[in-house]
Amino acid sequence: MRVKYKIWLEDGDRIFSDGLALLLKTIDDEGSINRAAQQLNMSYRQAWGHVKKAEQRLGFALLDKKVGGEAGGGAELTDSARGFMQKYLQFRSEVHDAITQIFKRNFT
Amino acid sequence: MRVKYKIWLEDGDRIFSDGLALLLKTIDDEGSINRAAQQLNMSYRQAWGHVKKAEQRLGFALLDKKVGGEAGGGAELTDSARGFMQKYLQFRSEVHDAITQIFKRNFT
DNA sequence: TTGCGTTATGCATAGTGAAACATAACGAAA
DNA sequence: TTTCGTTATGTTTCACTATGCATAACGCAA
Repeated sequence: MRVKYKIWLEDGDRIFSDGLALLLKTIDDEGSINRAAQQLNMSYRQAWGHVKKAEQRLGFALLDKKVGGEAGGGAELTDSARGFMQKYLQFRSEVHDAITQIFKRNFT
Repeated sequence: MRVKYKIWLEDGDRIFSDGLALLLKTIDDEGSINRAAQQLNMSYRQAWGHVKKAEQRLGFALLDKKVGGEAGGGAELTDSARGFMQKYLQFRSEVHDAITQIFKRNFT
């Protein structure tokens, strides 16, 4: 038996979660929403929708996006997004460690 | 902005969660799956299904159930269920405190 | 001007899980 | 034997979400 959980930040609606963090990181690595979606095995439609919703909720842009041009376009994280990501990942790491430890203490 | 989460125990399939804990406690208080379901605003069908699935997963009975008789029947927690509930509630309490604290530390 | 690889977005469909509906069976008491 | 309030369970309906499809627009390069 093991513990599982989903955790997210919200303010009325869901704002930020692990899936979004992974998506944003992959977009930044790939330089493109499209390639990131392929790599994560999701549709571009879905990836784009997630990012758009999150941006609306957070109230600031997560991606600098370019349409057209040499490579067709592309996207990368804004500075705000990088800052937020860092805080979120730190938070997530601490939560994961805490839950793992508490589970062990109570169920093994 | 605040943190939200769902947490549960599983072993292949989901076996125990907050909703089930509340349901079991309410059944025990009421002495009946039926009255518990009404109080929690869910259908008897749903409540009964949750309990049955959990019992299959856990491998031991959660409820002593009686069909027919003076009051029509009824249900109460088994000793095993009481023991498991206690462990689970302790676990949950510790997790809640930890997450609250970590969130505060990182986002306020 | 044509082609390419993006971002951007509406819409239609499928799939999943919850809720609702319908019955059967039980056993004490009147 | 009838009534009552349970437990027990299959089936059907519904709502919401995820997925897939189709298409427009953009801007650089050849």
